[in-house]
Amino acid sequence: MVRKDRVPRAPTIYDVARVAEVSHQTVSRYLSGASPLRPASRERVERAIQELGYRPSLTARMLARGESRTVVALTGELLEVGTVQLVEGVRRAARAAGYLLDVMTYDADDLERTLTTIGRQDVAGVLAIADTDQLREAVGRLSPDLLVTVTEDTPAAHTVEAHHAVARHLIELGHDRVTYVAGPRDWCSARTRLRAFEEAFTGLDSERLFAAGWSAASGHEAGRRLRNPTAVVCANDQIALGVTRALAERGRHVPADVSVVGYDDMPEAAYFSPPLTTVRQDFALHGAHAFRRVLERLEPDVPREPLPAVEDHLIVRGSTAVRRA
Amino acid sequence: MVRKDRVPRAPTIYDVARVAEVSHQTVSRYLSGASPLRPASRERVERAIQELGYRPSLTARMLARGESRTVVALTGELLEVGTVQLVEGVRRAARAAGYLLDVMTYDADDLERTLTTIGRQDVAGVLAIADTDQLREAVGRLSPDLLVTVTEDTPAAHTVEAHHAVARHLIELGHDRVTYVAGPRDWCSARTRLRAFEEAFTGLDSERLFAAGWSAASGHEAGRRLRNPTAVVCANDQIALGVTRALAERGRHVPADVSVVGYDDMPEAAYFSPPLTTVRQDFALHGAHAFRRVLERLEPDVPREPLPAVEDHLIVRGSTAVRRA
DNA sequence: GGGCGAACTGTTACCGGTAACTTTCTTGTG
DNA sequence: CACAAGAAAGTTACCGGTAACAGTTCGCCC
Repeated sequence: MVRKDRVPRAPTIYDVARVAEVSHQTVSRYLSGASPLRPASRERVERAIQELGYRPSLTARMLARGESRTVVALTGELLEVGTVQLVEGVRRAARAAGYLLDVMTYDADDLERTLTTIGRQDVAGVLAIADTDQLREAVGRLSPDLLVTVTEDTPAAHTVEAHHAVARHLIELGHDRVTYVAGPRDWCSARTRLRAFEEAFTGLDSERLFAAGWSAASGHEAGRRLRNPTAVVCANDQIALGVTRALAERGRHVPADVSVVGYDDMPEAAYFSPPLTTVRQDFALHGAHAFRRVLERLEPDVPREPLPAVEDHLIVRGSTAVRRA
Repeated sequence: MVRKDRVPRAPTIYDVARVAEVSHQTVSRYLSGASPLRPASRERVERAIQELGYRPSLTARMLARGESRTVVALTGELLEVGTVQLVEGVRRAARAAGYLLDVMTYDADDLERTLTTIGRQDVAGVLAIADTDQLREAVGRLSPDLLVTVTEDTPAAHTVEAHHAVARHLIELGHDRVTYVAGPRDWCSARTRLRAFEEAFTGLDSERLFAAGWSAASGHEAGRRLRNPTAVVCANDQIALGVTRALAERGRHVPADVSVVGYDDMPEAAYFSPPLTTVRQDFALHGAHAFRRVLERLEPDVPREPLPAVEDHLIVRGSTAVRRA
């Protein structure tokens, strides 16, 4: 009779138990460290595991424990560097907490299907990152699962503070006609930043424009609609880049004729021509905070130690200068 | 006696079976569609599922089927947009094939631990994306699992062809001292591109430099070591940006004094000052190809229909110009 | 109307772990 | 040295599905 060993399956806890001449439960206990083993058995188990190259099956463990240690991060297309870094921060935090982060991206027309997929998974929680109105709305119809959104709804203190810093900087340079190029209307974070701008720039002669997206292309398009400001503040660095380009095409130079400020401090910002004055965000920290909020809902008894407060710093580079008479 | 319903568990197929008054196996069959149900039972099952809001547990399914439909994409930090887009392409392809893509990133000093984590997962395969020598070496010690690497080892035809296009373009413009700024030495793809460059530029007076990373900062640093070329070809757009900046700091302007060419055509490239001449890659397609290779090893009987060939296109913008006498 | 496949449906075992409970050592103590 | 208590190990059931096989039911034909 031929053994039916077509696929040499991975060793299981039972295999280990047999080799170590203990019960499978003892092996399980060894693995979990829940209760101590007698040195003799402990050693045999260790040797057996080594010998067989045994690795526990996460799947079986999850099924048995009835808990899922997976969190889904739901985000739009990962084209923006900021988002990517943020997701990265979330992942780190998740892993540190023993969770697996499953990043799912959706296209606008794909959202429904993506959400359905999530519904089918055994996920502990969902973290909506790219928070557009569309996503929020769609997500509301999802089963009453856990769900936390990253980007804050109300202008967080640090965002407002950063915009105040930008305002002070521009006023110091003598600017008095400032246009804000906001991110897409249907993004919560775009509106948050816009509100922060408006709060910081009250009293000044300011105007606002909306970009269609977060990309340089959108910024470029918005830049063409610019009237005649002395300074432009943008919702992110890419938009600032596009605006700068549009300005150049009209023969207006940055910073000689117009000052431009970005937001995010993407890694390339310091190397733009001219290097971009912008606000640095610690995305990784933002991500950690976001995951923390998920964790707090997932594990109510998680220690409440607060994470370090996020701070956004104005980085002055070459794209802002004294207003020319 | 109090029912111990602390956590209202999610409904299982047994719950569905009870409500629908069929056996759990019938429900399972309904779900898998393996064999037809009598209209009457089918309808009862459907109603029961609806009513209970039942969702199958992927975990249990995986355990029972003994197969994992998860592929891990292993990559370095997701800071480069190109990589992100590539991962995105992989994900799409994976999802289309019914797989879940688990993106894991590693830090240089974290690699060991990351690989260990993978070993503990039930993963069908691993796709190494950011392929550095370090990763390859470390991965070699991993259990003899599936592993495919994205970036090709030998200069793929399209890479060589693209560099030829760059060469033709620069020669046409009269350039004769061309420096190549390569990506980091220990990246396979950096070497691949370098080799493609050398093949395309044989005969010309060319020099090479290595950047320490793929970032604009690395490019900037490398740019300072530039001697006096008439044109610079870079391993990616970020490096090109940094090089351009370094050149500007030395008072050499692009493209008037020096021409600069990038690679990848990142979304921002068209908005740089000057807009960057570069090579466009279809990252999503590259990703799809990569996943395809994984799939072929995972499911030997996967239809072998070839994916559309990748093509890299030279995009001429404002950073290259006729060599000034 | 009985016989017979084919089409459904039910039963039971199993995937690889964990949890709860029971049994079998070890100890320490009187 | 017997015995109880505690420590270590073993047993059994269960997590939520699937697979294989056994049992019904149904339609069709003679």
